[in-house]
This record gives sequence, C-alpha cells and structure tokens, in this order.
Amino acid sequence: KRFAAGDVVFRKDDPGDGLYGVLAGSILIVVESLEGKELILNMHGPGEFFGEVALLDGEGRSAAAVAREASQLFFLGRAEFLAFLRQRPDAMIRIIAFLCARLRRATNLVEDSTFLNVPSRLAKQLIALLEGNGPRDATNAAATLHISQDELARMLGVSREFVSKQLAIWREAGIVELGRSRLTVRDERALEQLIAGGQRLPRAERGRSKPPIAARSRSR
Amino acid sequence: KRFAAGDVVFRKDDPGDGLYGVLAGSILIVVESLEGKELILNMHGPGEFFGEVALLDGEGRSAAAVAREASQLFFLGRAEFLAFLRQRPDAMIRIIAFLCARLRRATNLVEDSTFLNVPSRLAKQLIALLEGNGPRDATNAAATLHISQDELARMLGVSREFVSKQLAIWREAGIVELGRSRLTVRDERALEQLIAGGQRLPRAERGRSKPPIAARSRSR
DNA sequence: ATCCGTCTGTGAAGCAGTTCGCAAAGCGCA
DNA sequence: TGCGCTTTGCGAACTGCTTCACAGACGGAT
Repeated sequence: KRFAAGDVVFRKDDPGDGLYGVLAGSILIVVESLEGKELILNMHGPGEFFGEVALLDGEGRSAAAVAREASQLFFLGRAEFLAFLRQRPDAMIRIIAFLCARLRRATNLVEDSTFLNVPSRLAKQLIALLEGNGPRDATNAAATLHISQDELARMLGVSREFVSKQLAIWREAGIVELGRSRLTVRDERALEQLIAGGQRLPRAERGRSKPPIAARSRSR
Repeated sequence: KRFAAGDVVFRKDDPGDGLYGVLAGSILIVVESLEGKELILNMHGPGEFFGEVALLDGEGRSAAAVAREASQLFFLGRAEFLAFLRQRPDAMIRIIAFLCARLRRATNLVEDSTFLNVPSRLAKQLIALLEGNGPRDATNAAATLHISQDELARMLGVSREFVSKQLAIWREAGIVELGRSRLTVRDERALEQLIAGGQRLPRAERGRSKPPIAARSRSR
C-alpha cells in the first residue's frame, strides 16, 4: 500500500484490523488533544512495524498513524496474522519481547518528561534521532537530521518557539547547525552532557526528608 | 513472602528473576530522579501482578517496587514461570493481552501529562483510584480513599503543595472532604467535568493552521 | 498525658515554558 | 521571475506550577 505525505493510515479508535510494516518512507504515530495540538508518540522507518497493540488485543487503535512523507507499507490482515501465529507459535516469544521493549520505552518517556526539563529532553531526542538515523561512520561526519523544528516540538509536546530558542542557543555554542527543515549535530558529546546536567533546579543540596530507595531496607 | 511498610521488593536495574502477585496489602512501582524526587508509576493491590516486564524480556527491572503497607506477596521464580509456560503455551495469549493493556495505560499517561493541566490530571487520578478501590455500592455512599496528599502528588509527578491547594479549592466547592491521609469524594460528577473542561488555556478559539487528523484524507 | 514524626494549609517569590505577534528567509512551483 | 506556503527567529507579556518557609493539626508510641 502506498501513501502520500500527510495521508492518514488509520485514526484513533479505528478497529485494529491488521499490522503494518514500513517498506519505504516513514510513519508518525500521533495523538491529538481537543484543542488540536498534536503529540508525536513515535516515528517508524523502513524495517519497523506499528499498529500491533490494537491488532493483538482487539481493541480500537490507541493513536493515529500518518505518513510523514511518501511511503510504502506492508499490510498484514488480522486473519493472516492469526493464521501465521498458529503455524509458528514460537513467534509469540518474539512478540512478547517486542511489547516489552515498547513498554520500557513508554516508561522511560514518562520518567523523562516528569524529571527532565525541556532542553535536556530535546538533547535526548536529538541523540535518539541520530541513532535511529542509521549507523553513521566513525568519523562522525554526517550527523544531519531532516526534520523541522515544529516536528521536534511536537515530539516533545512543547511549543515550537521554545525549541527554536533553545536550538539558537546551541547554535551560538557551536553544538548544532541549523537550516530549513535540517539540523546538523556538530557536538554530540555536548548534548549528552546536557542531559545529565540539566535536572530541575536544585537551588541547594538540602537534606531530604525521605531516604532514596537505594538506602532503604530490602525486606524484613 | 511478607513485607513491612516501606520495604523494597526490588530496585531498578535488579535482575528480573521472577514475577510477583499481590495476596494482601499494596505495592508501589516507583522510579526516582537524581535529586531524589520520586514518581509513582503504578500501584498494585490484591489479585494484581507486577514485575512481568523484566521477567519476560530478561533485562533489568525498569523501576523499583516498594511496599506501601504491610503486604504479603506471591513469588513465582523465573524457572517455574518458564516451566509453566511450556506446559500451557496458550497462556501466552493472555500475557500478550496483559502487556497490551499495560502499554495502553502508559500511552494514556503520556497523553494526559502533555495535554492536561494538573487539576485535570488530579481529578482523573482520583476517579481512577475510586474505581480501583472496589465497586462501591450504587448509593455512592463510601467514596473514601486512604491516601496522603503527598502520595497523590508523587503519582502525578507534581508538588505536594499544589495538590494541597487544589484540594482545598475543591473542598470549598463541596466536591471533596479532607482528613489526615484520607480523602472523601462527595461529587464524582464534578470531577469528571473538570477533566474535560480543564485543557490548557485556549485564550480564544482561534483558526488553527493545521487541520485535525479527522479532517485529513485517508489515502490517495 | 506527652512527645515526635507525619501530614496539611497557606502565602510570597521565582522560574520554566507558553502565548501572541510579527518579520523575514527559504523552497516549490506555476 | 514572482507567488504562496512553510519554516525560522525573536521579543514581550503572561501563567501555571514550583520552591521556600513556616505554622498548626493529628495520631501513634511510650
């Protein structure tokens, strides 16, 4: 199946009648709020699958899928999928591992968005995009992403303006280079340090009332 | 296995050597930030399971588990669990459904925390706690939760003070009644309306640049 | 009864990020 | 070449939530 940029593959709450695999292009998994703000939950490129949750549990789609660019998808209908499962029940092991990975990702996302500030999350997002963007050569030469600032903002659920301002700061610092729908990371190391360094304002390291979990008793 | 209040069942990054089921009491699934702030990801009462992800994919624990009160747990070791799976491979279907439910929950959490403001999320949390708290009778009489404001705040990842202030407002409005580590919901309907009504400040319903997904073409 | 630790209530100040408004630059396309 | 749409840049005002500081209330243990 082919889709043009912006085409909707499925909408939230549609019946989950099948599984999709990306052959070419890329697909965004998106939810939107009542005011029309949208949040990009995930982005899938060639070789990746999506739409598995609704297929596996028979409920409606938990989010919408939209083509980010002209894309070609592989569709596996519910019936075929179940037939496949009967033939090769060992595949269930892999499905379980797949779901666990998704779950860990989601948990990390929750964690990051409550503990880290936006610059840190932005840095993390950039690094994640670099890694997903194919194994760049050891010389670290071409660390260029083809993505708009608006899209970056929607991935983090923050305002486009704030992303713009933060990237401008990093441009001044020589960490990134900016262009129209293009972003080149010049100093990935600096971004990594920003993640750890940029927690939420500990004005002073003051005595904490509760001990951290690591210091508590394990069982009694 | 028995645990006293505050005891650690397992810590983040521990090897996932088994699955736990709650027989009595309740268990919190918790992550903590570098500054020692903690976020409660989940709370499990009698009849519920936790610790499945690390067990199923063999990685380390993705969060810590702490006893909220004196609790009694059922532990199923990794070896026994795998043996059980070999005997009854049909159980994998149920495991998959279970993981899907968890994944949907996590996705909803991400969605809510980026789209809703804190009062709305607090209202939603209260309603969720009411539902989990057992099917109260039709007269809606005893809608009392035994939970501290501090714990509520940690479930949402917000400050204790803000929760306190918001609850005080709702108390003035006759929606809740407050006591020490106790909260009685008097008007659940009002809370439900707060969720829908309390998006993030649409100062004016202004023309949006992008059409919502529902208005886009489905394929071409 | 008394002490102590936990829990609640509240005000003032601060700050991270949003909203709004506008201007300019870049790109596709006729 | 010029038109229109998307993308970027940025300042000013605003706001939702946090941090800080402190006081009082409750309850359990001794």
